[in-house]
Amino acid sequence: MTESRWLNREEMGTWRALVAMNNRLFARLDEELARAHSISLAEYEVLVQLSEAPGGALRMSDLAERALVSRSGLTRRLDGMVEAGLVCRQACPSDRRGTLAVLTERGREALEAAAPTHVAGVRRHLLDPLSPAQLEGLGEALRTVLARLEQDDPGK
Amino acid sequence: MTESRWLNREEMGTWRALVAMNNRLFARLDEELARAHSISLAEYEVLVQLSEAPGGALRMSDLAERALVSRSGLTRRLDGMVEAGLVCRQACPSDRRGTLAVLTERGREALEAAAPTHVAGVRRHLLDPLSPAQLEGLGEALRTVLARLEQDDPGK
DNA sequence: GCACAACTGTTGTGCTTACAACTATATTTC
DNA sequence: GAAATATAGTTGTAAGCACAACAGTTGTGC
Repeated sequence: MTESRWLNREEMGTWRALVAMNNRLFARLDEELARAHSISLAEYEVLVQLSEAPGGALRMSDLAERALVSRSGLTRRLDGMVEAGLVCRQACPSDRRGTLAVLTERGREALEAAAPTHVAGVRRHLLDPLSPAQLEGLGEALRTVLARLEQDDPGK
Repeated sequence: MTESRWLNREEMGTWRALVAMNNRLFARLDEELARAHSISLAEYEVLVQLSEAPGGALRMSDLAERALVSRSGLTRRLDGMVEAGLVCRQACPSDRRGTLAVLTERGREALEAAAPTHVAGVRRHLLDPLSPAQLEGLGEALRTVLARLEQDDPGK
């Protein structure tokens, strides 16, 4: 850090494009989901993670990690989803400290209803504008950067 | 949306890598800036925008747009930065409705002190892990997606 | 030149999130 | 097997943000 090379025009542009693209992309996807199905992108992610888990159930900590949210954040997020009937809490049979978040029938229906909207949004805003080569390059770059980030900070 | 093609493994992987990479990258950069210089990435962005403006000053609405934050959000963000002495507010001479956010000497020093940390973080976590070809591809893809997003929603 | 619309920045309010503290339970250590 | 330690989930609290409403100012149409 004592000797820091400045960002050139290309590098600065890439960084700013990342920031701006993120801002717009996630705002757009969230808005489309909220408008069409009255759920947030964050809630949608919870539904997806649960639907992919055996029995549609996950421990709170496990779900928090997969949904990229803090445990306390997940507690609050789930509160709303329980009230909406999308999920329910169950005592964990093998660990009495634990709580299972469980997808309800209504939650599964909500996911199946919302998924096409979400997928269409990801396609329209992210995948479709890119050529196959660009898309492959993007995926490769994202995975490379992510791998390095996870390697540098394995703790979380 | 009536006929929605599902995401294949590659597409799903790219989407999830984007989400995960974002989460980690911005958290990391924010944390490094907070630890080393006691400012947030959001505050840093305000300093950068002001430093690039003539006279180190911008109208609130203009600054909000550049910093990708709502006008009310910027009002609150600036409150803290004024209290920290990084910026000050001045009446706009040409429009009595307006307020100028102005970079102070202390703010410019803070920016110059923090910039190496930020640049080093962007390099280490985003740019360095990529080959020149990957980096060029990433930049191209990001700009393409961003351009489409802005085209679809020119209002903002 | 006056009524009306548009714009500027701030404020009230509510939502979402994270951190730290807390209770309850599980695991480890000796 | 008892004490110390670790873990699970929730809660208090605070920070950050957006939307809507507001007062003050500017622009427009006639």
